[in-house]
Amino acid sequence: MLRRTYDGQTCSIARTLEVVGERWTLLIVRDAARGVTRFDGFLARLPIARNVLSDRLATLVRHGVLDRVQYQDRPPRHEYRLTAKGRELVPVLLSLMAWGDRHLGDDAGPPVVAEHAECGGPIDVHMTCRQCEGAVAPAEVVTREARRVGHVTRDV
Amino acid sequence: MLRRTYDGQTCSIARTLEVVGERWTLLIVRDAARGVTRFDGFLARLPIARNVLSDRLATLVRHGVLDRVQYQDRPPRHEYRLTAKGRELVPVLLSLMAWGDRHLGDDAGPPVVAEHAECGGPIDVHMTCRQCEGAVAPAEVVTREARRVGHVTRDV
DNA sequence: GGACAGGGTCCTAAAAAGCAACCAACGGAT
DNA sequence: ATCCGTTGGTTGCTTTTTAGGACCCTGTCC
Repeated sequence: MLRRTYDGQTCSIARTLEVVGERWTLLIVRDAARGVTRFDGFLARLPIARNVLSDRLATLVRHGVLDRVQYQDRPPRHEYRLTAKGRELVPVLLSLMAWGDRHLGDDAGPPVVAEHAECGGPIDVHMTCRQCEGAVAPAEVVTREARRVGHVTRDV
Repeated sequence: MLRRTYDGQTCSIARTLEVVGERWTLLIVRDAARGVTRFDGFLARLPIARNVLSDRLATLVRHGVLDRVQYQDRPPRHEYRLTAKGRELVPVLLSLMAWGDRHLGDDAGPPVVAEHAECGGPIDVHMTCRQCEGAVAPAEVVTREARRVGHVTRDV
């Protein structure tokens, strides 16, 4: 996402985008979360060039989002499976999905729905305040640099 | 993100990434959410080329994430402010931030914290099931194509 | 031995990003 | 009236990334 390093951007958003912000990367993670594990599996689902896929998978493995595990011996074949770290990107995917459903819908309803495996109910991603325990609307979010008291900025 | 159109990807994640998935875009939205409104303001915070910034701002305005409003007359000057639609990307930003804090931290704690404007408490982004009302862990999320009953896929 | 599957690499071309210079509309100082 | 600074860009060129496709290797199946 950024040139190479964070260029002085001490920001977890920028850091995360360094890992998953390249073209195709989040769609690869999405498909991995949906159960795709093999090179050809990703290739079949995404109109991505093989070399780019190869590069993205290597990057994700390097960052511990995917794990490359051998699943047969002769010939040696590997598959890519989401790690726990990778699975924790699910909220990112669901919040992107929710935004798309809400703002880019084709008035035929969402193409894909996320459900709770245990009970089949629909899943919401939302923000809550740990202190007052209420739901938090986007406009009520403020950010502050940590370790430096004061210096409050409105919104994220 | 994708080549041009969705190439048959009827997926809200892909659609959303078409809008905000280009290099720099989410960092621009992040800064807009933090109150930056002017061309030079973004330029001062991001190591981005002017022509690229120009292009990204135009794209975001075109998609209704930012609004370009004139704030003075002579000479005519505009500023970019987040629309409600744009502010709804806050959960995306916070979930990216949470992941970065958790997995890419520099063991000095998170550089920036998100707080509830009304009470100052820390904000969490989480997934809940609308049916059983419980918290949902990443591994408990399943996706299903809408309008086609059956065909359940594990995970997002 | 030939075809096929899976998982790549390599090379070239096209698109996107980076960089620096320049433009334009003003306000203000000299 | 001239020059300087500010804001918000555009233009043109260079460097990186992506895309697209050909090709390769290992091994199985027929």
